[in-house]
This record gives sequence, structure tokens and C-alpha cells, in this order.
Amino acid sequence: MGRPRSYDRNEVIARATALFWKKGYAGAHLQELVEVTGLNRFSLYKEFGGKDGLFQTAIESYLNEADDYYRQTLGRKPYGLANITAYFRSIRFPAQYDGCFFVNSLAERHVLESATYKLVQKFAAYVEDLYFKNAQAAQKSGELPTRYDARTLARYFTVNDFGLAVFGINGPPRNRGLPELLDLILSAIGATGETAASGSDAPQSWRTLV
Amino acid sequence: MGRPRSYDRNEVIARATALFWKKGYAGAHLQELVEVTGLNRFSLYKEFGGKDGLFQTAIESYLNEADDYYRQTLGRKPYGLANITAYFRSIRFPAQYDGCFFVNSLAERHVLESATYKLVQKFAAYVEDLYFKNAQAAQKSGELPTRYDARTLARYFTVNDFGLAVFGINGPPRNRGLPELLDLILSAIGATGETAASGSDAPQSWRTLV
DNA sequence: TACGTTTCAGAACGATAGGTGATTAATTCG
DNA sequence: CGAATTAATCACCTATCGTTCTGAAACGTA
Repeated sequence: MGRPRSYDRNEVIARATALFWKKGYAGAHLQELVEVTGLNRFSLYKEFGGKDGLFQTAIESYLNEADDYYRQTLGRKPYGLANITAYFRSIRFPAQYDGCFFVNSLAERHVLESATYKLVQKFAAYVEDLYFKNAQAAQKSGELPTRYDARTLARYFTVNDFGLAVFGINGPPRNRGLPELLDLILSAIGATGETAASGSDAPQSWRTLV
Repeated sequence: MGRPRSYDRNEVIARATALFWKKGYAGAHLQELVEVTGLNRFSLYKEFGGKDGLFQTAIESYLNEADDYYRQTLGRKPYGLANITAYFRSIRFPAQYDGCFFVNSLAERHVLESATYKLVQKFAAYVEDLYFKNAQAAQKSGELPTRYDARTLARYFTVNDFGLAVFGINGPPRNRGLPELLDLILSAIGATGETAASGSDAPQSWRTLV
């Protein structure tokens, strides 16, 4: 009972996410959020508790989508090199790429509420752990050499994963030669050199989805 | 003639840089800048023309320091693999590491004045070009395999360079196992496997200097 | 000492920030 | 239909934003 809300919560979150992504927490003003979401200030406050709450909801939703994608690739059982190659080879930079919302948020460490920042921090650790599990399995099965331990390998993949997000900021030109670059990143660590799967049924990168 | 200024311009820039680095452009408020620099608002405007001008001066000074360091390592003649290994092996994460001011600024794309952002963008291209020149030379001399072209190699190093900056944000614990990680990044592309130079006379990383 | 010049300290500016209240509109249920 | 309930509207609040102005303080010079 009562008057029904005239907005779609998910739609509002998606639009708010887009703005925070582009401008950051401090750079996105409440007025813009109101305009972009179509949600008036009062309802925004009631629904999300304010700017902090809205940002937290936005980044949570972003991380959830990212998580979904990571689980579909790096989370596949059995763990192994195939997961890692599948993930990296799926990376593409969309036309309007403003970096990774997650990586961008790392830069706002001292501006974000500490609880919010901890989510971000935790996700970084989670991603590294996924790489770790796959690297471990790949070493056990002999897919990857044991010259470096699984932790070091995991960090290598994490660095390249995050690094690509930063590198890709300057746009679609970055897609030129991207397959070769991804190939290099992968074959570099001694992966058995299967050439680009170009998997037609492989999932798109979540970077292009979110 | 006239009253002598009671501040040191370079000191002011250094302090402003530190604040912008931590909080970003939008997150650093003028009041904090005034407090941190010790410079009163009036003089700040007269000297730098406002917040935009101060930020631009700050990032310019940062990029200059970074440039100095890059020239000392990647800029050394003759170009070659040694430059690249020297650079990467010099990387350390300082105790209070808030990422790279330059990389952080990439995230504020839509908040920065476009002229200011172009500086940042240009620097990214400059770094990649340094890697390119060294990769080219290394391939010509046979230090690096020619399976991937020099451009791809340059991008690989750039991705890892920027990626390490992001990866290192979560602090000094990241220094654990860092030599192995750097070794992996380098040997990965088929560099002749000289073990960590641990160069005692090698310059410190500019990440620890700025 | 008096004057021109430049910096300093801080108040004050209009604009806008994030956050609320009082009122009106839309719905359900009796 | 009318009472109860919930959301939307919009004017309004205080604090603070980036910016500017005013007048006193600190110099060199005459």
C-alpha cells in the first residue's frame, strides 16, 4: 500500500555507478547524481542514506558484476592455466573506457569512507587469490614451470590485470595489437604456447559489460 | 623592494603535491591546501592562479621528478635491455605509498582541466616510447627475442610499470617477494636471465623519492 | 621619516555543497 | 468514498566550496 515508487532501483544504481566511475567520489556532486539518476534528493536520501551510501551501493554492484565475470573465468573448476588464459584473452577495451571503477577507487583511498575502501581492498586480495589458486593448480599439473612460486605468479597476473586497466584508459586505439600483448603476457611465464583461442563462445570481458 | 615573501615556492609545491597525491584534485579542498602549504589564500592565488593552477604546477613538478628518474634509467645510452632491467629492479614501495600520483590522476580524467589531463596523457606516451626505444635496441642486439615486435614489448613493460604502481598501493607488505616478482616480469619476455643486480649503486626508484 | 611597493592575515563574497521539512500526489484497504 | 500510507515535489537549511577584497605589516628607497 502507499504510493508506488516511480523509479527502478537497479537503473538508478547503474546510472550513479556510471557517474562515480567517470568522476570519482569527490568529483561527482549530488546535484549531478540527482540529474543523472532522475531520482530526487529526498528519495535518494531515503533509499541510499546519502552520497556515501549511494557510492557504496554503486561500487558493491560494480564489484558484484566483476565477481560474476571472474567466477566464470578464473573461478572455473578445475583450476589451471586454461582459466587464466581464458580471462586475459577475453579482455577488450570498450569505446568509451574510463579505466576500471575498482582501480580508480583505489586512488581515492583517503576520500572514501574507510568501510567502503575496505571493500575495494578486499576485492584486490580476492582477485589475487583467484590467480593464486589457478597458478598452484597449473604448477601441480606441470602447465606452468615451478621456477617461481605460485604467489609470485599470482602477483604477476594481478599486476598485469590491473595494469591493463590503467593502460587501456586512453581508449580504443589500445585495442590495436592487444591480442599480441595478451599473448605476450601469457606466454611470458612459460605457458604452453597455444595461440589466441579467439574463443567465439568465450564470455566478453566484464570491462566491456559493466 | 616590497615585503619579502615568507614562503619557499618549492616547499609549497611539494606540500601541495603531497595533498593532491593523497586526495586527488576534487578531494583536496582549498582550505586544506592553505593549511598544509602555510600559504594564505591570497598569495596562493597570486602565485599559482588558483586551485587548477596549483594542481597543474604540482603534477608538472611530479612528472619532472619522474622524468629525471626515467632518464637516468630508461634514458641511458646506449638503449638496451640493461636499462629496462635497471629500472624495474630499482622499484621499491615506500612505507606510506598512496600509489603513483600520475596513475591516480589518470582516474580523474573528467575532473581535471583538459590541458592538465593532456600533460598526464602525454607522459604515459612518453614512458611507453622509452620502453619502445630500449626494446628496439635490445632486439637489434639479440638481447630480446623478435617473436613479438618492439611495440608490443613496450606495451608489456608499460602495463607492468603502471600495474606495479596500482598493485603497490596496499603498502609495504607488497615489498615481500618483490624482487622475485620483478625478476619474473623481466625474465618472462626472454631476457637473458641475469639474477637480480641488486645494484648497490643503482639509483633508488623515483616512486620512493617523490 | 615618508612613500611606493609587495606580501600577509583574515573577513567576506556569491555559488553551491550535502542534507531536510512541509506539503502534495498516488496508491491500498475499509 | 474516505482514511491510512507511502512516494514525489520543491523550497529551504547550514556549511563549505573556490574566489576576491580590504587594510595592516614589512620591506627598499629617498
